[in-house]
Amino acid sequence: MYPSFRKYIDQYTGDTMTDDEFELVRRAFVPKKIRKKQYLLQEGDVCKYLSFIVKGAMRQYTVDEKGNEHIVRFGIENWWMADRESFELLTPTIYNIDAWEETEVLQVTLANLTELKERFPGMNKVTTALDKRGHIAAQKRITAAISLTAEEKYLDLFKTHPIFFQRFPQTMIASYLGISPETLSRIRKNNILK
Amino acid sequence: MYPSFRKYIDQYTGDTMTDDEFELVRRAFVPKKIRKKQYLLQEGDVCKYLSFIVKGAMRQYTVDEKGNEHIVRFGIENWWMADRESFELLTPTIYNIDAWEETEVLQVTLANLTELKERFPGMNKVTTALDKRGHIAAQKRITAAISLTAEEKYLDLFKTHPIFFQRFPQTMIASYLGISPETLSRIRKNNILK
DNA sequence: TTTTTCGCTTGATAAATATCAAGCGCATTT
DNA sequence: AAATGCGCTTGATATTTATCAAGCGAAAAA
Repeated sequence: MYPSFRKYIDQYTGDTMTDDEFELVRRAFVPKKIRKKQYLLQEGDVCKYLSFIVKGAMRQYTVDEKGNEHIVRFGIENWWMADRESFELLTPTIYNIDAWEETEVLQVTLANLTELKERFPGMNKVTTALDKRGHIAAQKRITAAISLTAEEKYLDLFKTHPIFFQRFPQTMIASYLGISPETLSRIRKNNILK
Repeated sequence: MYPSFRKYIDQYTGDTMTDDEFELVRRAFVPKKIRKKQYLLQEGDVCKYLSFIVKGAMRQYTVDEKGNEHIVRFGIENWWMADRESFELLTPTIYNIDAWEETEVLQVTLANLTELKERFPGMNKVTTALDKRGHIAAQKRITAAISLTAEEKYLDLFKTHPIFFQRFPQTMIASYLGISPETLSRIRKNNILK
């Protein structure tokens, strides 16, 4: 059951866990299926779960006063979804997370995650790596956001995460880049690269 | 020696360390003074140290092909400075870090930090909190960068980090916000708030 | 099958922001 | 004291990007 999840954890602990250890992990997480367009998290709620995507595609976004959506993060297989701030501090979130494809996640509460870490300390390495990588990725995205033009942002994303272009509509890519869909459409016309 | 540093660590471990423990910490870190405009890190170098700012003000930035500087992060007392990616992975950095005020830092190498964590496990909590908070802060900055107008970005920064306006020139604030100095000047004219 | 929805494109126009250039005041250097 | 450099402001103009509006085609729904 969930061999990709097991492999993922082993990869970040740098070790191979025993069947007993995996049983501890498996029991801490609860599987959940999310239909296309269904919410995993809504603005104002507290983010109760940290969710590992086994299959599917999701997005995390804010909605401004004009009703425009601004996508902060995409998530696909083997990515985690949550508002870390809300999850850790139990504060209401400003984000929405919903599914763009039929999605299957494994969810853990903060309490169960804490308990799991006590019984299986390797799990600490996983969340530490998660924060570290998240921090580095976020830093890169900030650099791009403040220093690149719309076209450069597009080329950068196309180079670093081409998979997004296969899994999400162009309108969402534009929102992720912080530019209008029309601008992205015009930029792509001038860049024959797919 | 360095009571603010000791207090800072206690705050993040949630405990009060013994004098022996602090002695371990103190020995792992090396103090260094950095003159105004002097580099702490230069593009192409590997970031060998994680630096805790005891006193002073610094900035981390990239320089594009046109020679324009884009400030990614400011740092003042009790903040850490480093390119985490370069520091952890030993890859060459794309950032510069230099001092805007006369600055005093405490520096630790990755090897010494790792050793310190073994002898004083509380230190793990400090770096974990650092990553967690860094991650959350970066996420907020991304949200602001992709969803706010220039004026809204200014108001947001003024609300969340008013101290930056007292420690750094307006030109640098503009660079941090990803807008031109002229635009920031005009925005401020229309916002009587300081 | 027919209808509707949705994502994408394109054109025309408007708005936001950058760029270029000059000048001012203050602090630092000579 | 004079000269220089630096940060800030302001005006004029250029460029980038957003907005508004329409239409097309394919997929999804009826």
